[in-house]
Amino acid sequence: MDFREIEKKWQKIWEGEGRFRAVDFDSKPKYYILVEFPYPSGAGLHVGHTPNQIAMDIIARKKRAEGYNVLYPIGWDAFGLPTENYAIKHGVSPVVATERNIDNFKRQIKSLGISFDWSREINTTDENYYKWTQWIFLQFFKKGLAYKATVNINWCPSCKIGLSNEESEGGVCERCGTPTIQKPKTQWMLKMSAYAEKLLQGLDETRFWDNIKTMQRNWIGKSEGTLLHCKLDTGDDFDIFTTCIETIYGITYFVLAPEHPLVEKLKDKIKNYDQVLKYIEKTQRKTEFERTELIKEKSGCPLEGIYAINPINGQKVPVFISDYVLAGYGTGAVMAVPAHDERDYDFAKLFSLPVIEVISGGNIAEQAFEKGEYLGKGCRLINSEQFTGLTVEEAKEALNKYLEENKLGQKIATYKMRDWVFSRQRYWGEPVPLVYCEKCGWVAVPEEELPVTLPKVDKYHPTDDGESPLSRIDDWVNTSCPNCGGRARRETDVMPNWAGSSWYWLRYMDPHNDKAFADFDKMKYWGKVDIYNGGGEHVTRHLLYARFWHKFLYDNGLVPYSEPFDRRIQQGIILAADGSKMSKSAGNTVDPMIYVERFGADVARLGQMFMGDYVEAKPWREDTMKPCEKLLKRIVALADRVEQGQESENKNILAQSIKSIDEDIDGLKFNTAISQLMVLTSALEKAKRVTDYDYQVLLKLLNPFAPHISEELWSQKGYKGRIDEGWLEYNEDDLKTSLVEIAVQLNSKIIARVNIGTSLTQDEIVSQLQKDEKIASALEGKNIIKVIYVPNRIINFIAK
RNA sequence: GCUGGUGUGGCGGAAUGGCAGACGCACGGGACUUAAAAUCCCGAGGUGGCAACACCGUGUGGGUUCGACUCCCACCACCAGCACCA
Repeated sequence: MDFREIEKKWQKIWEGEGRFRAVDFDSKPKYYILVEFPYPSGAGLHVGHTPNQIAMDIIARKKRAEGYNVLYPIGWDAFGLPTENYAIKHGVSPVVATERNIDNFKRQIKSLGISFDWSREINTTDENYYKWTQWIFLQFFKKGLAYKATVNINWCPSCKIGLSNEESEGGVCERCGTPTIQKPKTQWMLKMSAYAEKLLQGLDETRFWDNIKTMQRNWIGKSEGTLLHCKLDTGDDFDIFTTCIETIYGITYFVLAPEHPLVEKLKDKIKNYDQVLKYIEKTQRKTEFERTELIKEKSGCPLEGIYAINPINGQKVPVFISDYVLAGYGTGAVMAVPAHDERDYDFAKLFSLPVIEVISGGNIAEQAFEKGEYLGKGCRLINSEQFTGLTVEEAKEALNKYLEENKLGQKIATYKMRDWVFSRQRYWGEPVPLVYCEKCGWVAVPEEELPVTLPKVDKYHPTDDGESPLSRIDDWVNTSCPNCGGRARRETDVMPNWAGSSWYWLRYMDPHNDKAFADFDKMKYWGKVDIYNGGGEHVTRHLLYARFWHKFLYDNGLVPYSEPFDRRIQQGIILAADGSKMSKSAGNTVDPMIYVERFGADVARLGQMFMGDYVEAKPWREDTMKPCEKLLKRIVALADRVEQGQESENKNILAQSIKSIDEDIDGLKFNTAISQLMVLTSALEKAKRVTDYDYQVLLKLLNPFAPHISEELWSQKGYKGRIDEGWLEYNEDDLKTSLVEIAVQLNSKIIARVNIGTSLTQDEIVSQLQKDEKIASALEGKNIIKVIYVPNRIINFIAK
């Protein structure tokens, strides 16, 4: 029997009858299973894709059998750099390359027998799709959540190209190895920070794994503290943010980020402005490497002639700039309390600045006494005027109250999460649908003119000054202003990779709609994604972007639910056979498709699921394929022994198997489910009689894992009904056996193992055991003070 | 440094606080075969012993419990994410 032939046959049948089509508004309960849609690279499906799709396919098939209307869709996240780079290198249009890659992926996925609903296939590079990506962007723009700002990008001075963080890992350009620098560039930004609190709160509505929630919370990085209004002796105002307002009397200087606007503003008053400028330039020249690896080394520059005033006591203290203060967090300025902050302590030493201790209990001659050490320990304030003597916790409250009453500050929360840099000076992405008019400024392209399609270009390479290749196409760039009709220029930036994937699960619910991104009632019917499976690397960025877009749409009445995903799960990363990371450069990648070719899809599916716990990281092994092939061959061979009839002598093992496989699939324990299939198969092989009933149960249990062969055997046997309709149930009574082996313990040490009747009471068991010679002699002369009996497992005699 | 996670045979991995090592891989022995492959059967945590059996075993050290891979405390190692976040 050639599995591969059978598989082709059934794949054709399924496709022909549209077996896995999800039906809008069906009366069955809905179940929405989502796997992250793949990036169709030239390399084809890899081991990061196949286990996900197989695992979710097992769940999808089981859910359908249980009577759910299952939506299990697939599509292509096809915009992005790899394809663009391929186009640059080979002079092929990215459109053509993408098409080719998708065809290959599709063929591969289909050969695995994944039960996707292909009628809902989507592609982010399809005009009918990115029309709506652009449309959603315009809603952000219209609500004021898209804005232009100058931010630093990773820049390769040799390639003259802006790089993503991934392309400049380790601070060097991925292609030429030149150290990258930070270059300021105007970019479109999405005001994600406005949703920080909502993204944080919304997590409570989800059933994501706790570790995923924690990662998201850490990424959002909420911290509560005080916004303190400060003044310079020049009369200029600035704010600082602190979580340690209790240390306010310990301020001995202030530090501004080098990029802080006050620095530029005060250039005439800063005596050593030359020196300051030099420091700022040095900071900008710092490579990513220096910023991450050499961070602990403090540096800075005083603003000579400028003093700041501590708002609580009017003390005049010096002001510095230093790159240890980040422009993008808080207010880009800090109060420095060297006695109680390690960074300030180091910096104060470098510049010989005074250290004022304001919380007692530490040893500030040696090191800073930080909040981590003094919080919650009842430490009290010193050197703090009327607040002296209060505990830290009391002081926090009293100071906040005092500052608020005197309009010197207020309690606020800040977030680490930044706004989203939303433009790329590239070609292969969604054009940003805006035009710039000298008179009207940035104007949205009218919605009825969407999509703004990507024009064909000859060169996909960015220009030497880092502008998008689109900027070279004059007749595309030059347009008229939708507002005033005057001359205007199109935005030549495109959207980042992440754009198309920030709403795709909505499109699956209504993929062919040309009036809206998706019909509201259909979204209401399909609801939240019940289970969203994806890689751990997307838990922070993609998952936050997606939730951000969704929440924005919800706030504007465009989607019916405030959270997009109910559960989020992830598979463990697949490592190379030696436990190292798989990577192209290490040359240790594995092509999962060779196993389909060698063994067939059913074996490849089983083999991948049998490798280990789905959720844990694990090395790829191919030695699981053979035993899985063996299992299928044994099940095929068993068919010859099957006798007619619906009675069964194997009810116990069947019930056990149904129970454990059912629970294992729901709990993502596919490896143990397969073990149980092996156990069940062995049991049936040894059984005196195997009836149609027994065999049907086996095939049904096998079906989600190995859908082709199970259906083939089902059909060969001429069984009525469809194998994938109606899941299995078991009778509690069938789980029980009449005899069971239990361990007999004396003072928790095993002295014997005996078979006992499961219906016996503790007393009956004890009297039976006392007749056992070995046990009786072990217990002889002992004073039994207690007997612990755990039914069907152990009996423990506690004796002196 | 911070936050999460993981540590069980030669290997992948099983075990609602109740017989550790299910199910497999690799290995050893046997059957079939002229032979090999394939297939089937049997064995197997470690140490000692011909054996019955004994002792030791879930990263380390403590604790709770009649009983701990499982719960608690401290520590070590590895992996992942974040990292001058005020």
